[in-house]
Amino acid sequence: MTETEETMKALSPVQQKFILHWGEMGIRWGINRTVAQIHALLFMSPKPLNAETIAETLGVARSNVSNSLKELQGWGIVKLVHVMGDKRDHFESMKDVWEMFRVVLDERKKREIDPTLILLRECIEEADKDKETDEYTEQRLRDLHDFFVMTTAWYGQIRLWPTSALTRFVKLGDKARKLLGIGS
Amino acid sequence: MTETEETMKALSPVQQKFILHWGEMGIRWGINRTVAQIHALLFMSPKPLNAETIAETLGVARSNVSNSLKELQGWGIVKLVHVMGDKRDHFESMKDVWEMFRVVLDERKKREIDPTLILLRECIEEADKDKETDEYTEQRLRDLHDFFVMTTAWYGQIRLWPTSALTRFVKLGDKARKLLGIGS
DNA sequence: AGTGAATTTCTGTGAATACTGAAATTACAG
DNA sequence: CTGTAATTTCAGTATTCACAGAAATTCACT
Repeated sequence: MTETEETMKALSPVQQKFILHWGEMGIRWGINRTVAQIHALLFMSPKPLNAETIAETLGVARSNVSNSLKELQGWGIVKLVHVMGDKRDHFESMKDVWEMFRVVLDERKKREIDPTLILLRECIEEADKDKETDEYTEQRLRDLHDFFVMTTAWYGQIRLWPTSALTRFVKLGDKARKLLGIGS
Repeated sequence: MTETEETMKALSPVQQKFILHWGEMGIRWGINRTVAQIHALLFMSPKPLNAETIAETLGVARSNVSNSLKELQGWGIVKLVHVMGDKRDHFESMKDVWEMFRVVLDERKKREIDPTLILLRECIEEADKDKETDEYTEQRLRDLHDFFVMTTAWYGQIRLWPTSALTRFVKLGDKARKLLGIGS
């Protein structure tokens, strides 16, 4: 933000608008702004970009881009590729939106939900033994545990569905519930 | 963290463990640590707590609790209640885990997804007109737009299902897809 | 209206996080 | 090997965010 735009590559107003928004969205979901912006840029880009270009386009330091790209690769939604006749590393985003979100959700499950489930089990186990923890508290932790077990099992199912199946499922609307015989 | 525990109300080790974990989880999902900790405390508590007690129990400033409670009320998962013979405000968390997450997801949809959809439509609209934005870029934005439309419609469906229906749906496993005739 | 308790608002400070630029390292061509 | 470009690491700086404590306000009761 300190520098002027003289070093920036041309971004159309539309691209700017989306990149800025995606950056803000990132923050709200616990993702670093620059990381999200780079992802937005790569996602929209017809061809892989090198780190230098990304830095110039977004007006951030080269080293910042380097670290952010590592982060994105860690999430599994950006990968390093090579371009003919250019020895520099280039990067491209996963382009299939469904697949992209599946990857991110899988990763968040692994990083956040799974450890939470382990911790909840430990808590319930310990609460069951000690005298200090209220019976009510233990029950709430059980509720929470069961909720995560249920939702992750459910996600485990539908994450395997092809996009077309999800589409058709939505189109069925409330009929789906009746077909499955699981009306309230 | 600066103060010792002399002012803190008794929290069992189990409660401490969960509160600290929930605080860290909060951060990873873009929620302030103290806000998440207060939510954890109220969620586990058998009875409503007043702000003073919360501040002492968690060892944070009274004003911090006040603001955090406002935040939680804004999310719709904590509400103000009154306790007989006590003129102070008391607060309690929603206790039904399914309902609680439904409320949070509804709110995040309203705050984040809906505005994103609006922005995407604007971007696509503008990209369609201008010469600057690549055709490829426009298509990626369309993909993203369609993804959000689809998933929100789908969430709109299942959010209405009673918990029992979701449970049964998970139990059906892959049979559900066959019953619905939406195999790949 | 007046008093004390409860709550909120506000402002300065501290901590955490993000970021830059330089230095170090690595990769590669000749 | 040697030199150059590319990349990463690192240390210092800046920015953002969280928080405490004081001041101001609201509330409840009289």
